[in-house]
Amino acid sequence: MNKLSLQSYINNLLPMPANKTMLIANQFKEYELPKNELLIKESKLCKETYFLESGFIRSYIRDNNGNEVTTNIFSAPCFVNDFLAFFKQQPANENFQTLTQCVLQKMSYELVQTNFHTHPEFREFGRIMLVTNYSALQSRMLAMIKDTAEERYLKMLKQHPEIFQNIPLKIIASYLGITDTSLSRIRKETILK
Amino acid sequence: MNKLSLQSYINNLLPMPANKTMLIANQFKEYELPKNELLIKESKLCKETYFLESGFIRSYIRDNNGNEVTTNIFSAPCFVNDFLAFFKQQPANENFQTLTQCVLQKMSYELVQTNFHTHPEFREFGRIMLVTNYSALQSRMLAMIKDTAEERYLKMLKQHPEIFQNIPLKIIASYLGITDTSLSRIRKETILK
DNA sequence: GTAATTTCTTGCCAAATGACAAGTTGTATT
DNA sequence: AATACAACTTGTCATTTGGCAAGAAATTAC
Repeated sequence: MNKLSLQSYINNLLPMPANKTMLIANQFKEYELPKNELLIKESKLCKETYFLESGFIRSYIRDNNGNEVTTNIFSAPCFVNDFLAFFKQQPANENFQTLTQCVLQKMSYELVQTNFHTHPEFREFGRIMLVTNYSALQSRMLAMIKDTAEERYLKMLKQHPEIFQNIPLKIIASYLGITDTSLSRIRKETILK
Repeated sequence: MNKLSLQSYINNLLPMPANKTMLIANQFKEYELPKNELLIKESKLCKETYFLESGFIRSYIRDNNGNEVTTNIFSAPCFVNDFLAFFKQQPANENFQTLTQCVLQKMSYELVQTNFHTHPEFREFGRIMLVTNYSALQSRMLAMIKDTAEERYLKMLKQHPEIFQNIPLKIIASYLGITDTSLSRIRKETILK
């Protein structure tokens, strides 16, 4: 088994004995998905949690005009999930779709619960993930309020250049809260500067 | 001591023996604030957590044009805090300001930690509060994306009519993500329907 | 290699929203 | 009661943004 990416990701966030990390990582099952597949579907239960080893995934919802609005873009390596829906075992609020071919590691809800019970470190890791996600959501919310689309674009370009090299701009535009037309205009202007 | 509001609030969210609730509630200290006072200041540490017994409080930030943008409106009874900043003991991201005279109950961070350690129920209560807040933030985010300002206005009017009877419309407008001018126009149109 | 599809840019126009100002109403203060 | 202040509405105008469509460029499929 080769779960080094997952192991180092876990250990990075919460240092613990190597054998413990391996014990947990080995319980994940590798899972491949081609491009444009739905990993999680709105209003369906999330019975598994996922670690994205390679590839790109986005979450999106539909607004009242039927337009897809991208709420998040996930760039490996990271955990991917509707965390609230997963931990509460309630229907998902959003759709999650692969944007490229993806290699994932998955673990069932039951197994997560068992491991939470058996390994305090893993439970603590789960708590950290929850707070991290909460924190990310708050930052995004504040950025949407505070910053202009152009500022959010520049920040994203700096922090996640790899996304711009792999994902269509129309999806990035939707994530930034604007249309692809507007993003195109912003790009034109920022190049001039 | 009269902490019945706090006790019933706690017990409602997480049923536990009455003497336990009382034991915890009695460790909060009553705290009054007049209108328009700052309870939590951006970039300052939050050394206490608050339960709002009566009154109204808002959280706000400044956007890049220097305008105050209301991020939340709290209507008693409820807990009020920058939860992430409090639990991580990091500088607050937002300002919290009383909109009316307020009666609060407060508890210091140290005492919260002690109680988390001593009373598993209280720790569980804290976890529930975290998830509840996370959940509320996600709902708000999705609503801001999905719904028009008018729909958000109507929803809020239905769910929190008491806010409209006590808080200036310009603050509500700012919370809805529009100007007071636009809100005024929306109100005019929705009355006609 | 060619065709088909998707992505990206750009122009034009319409719609929505904000800025500003004026005027009205309501509340608080003395 | 008179004054001052804050809240709310409304009009005008400017700016921003989106919708749509056309065309170029890039990618994918056959």
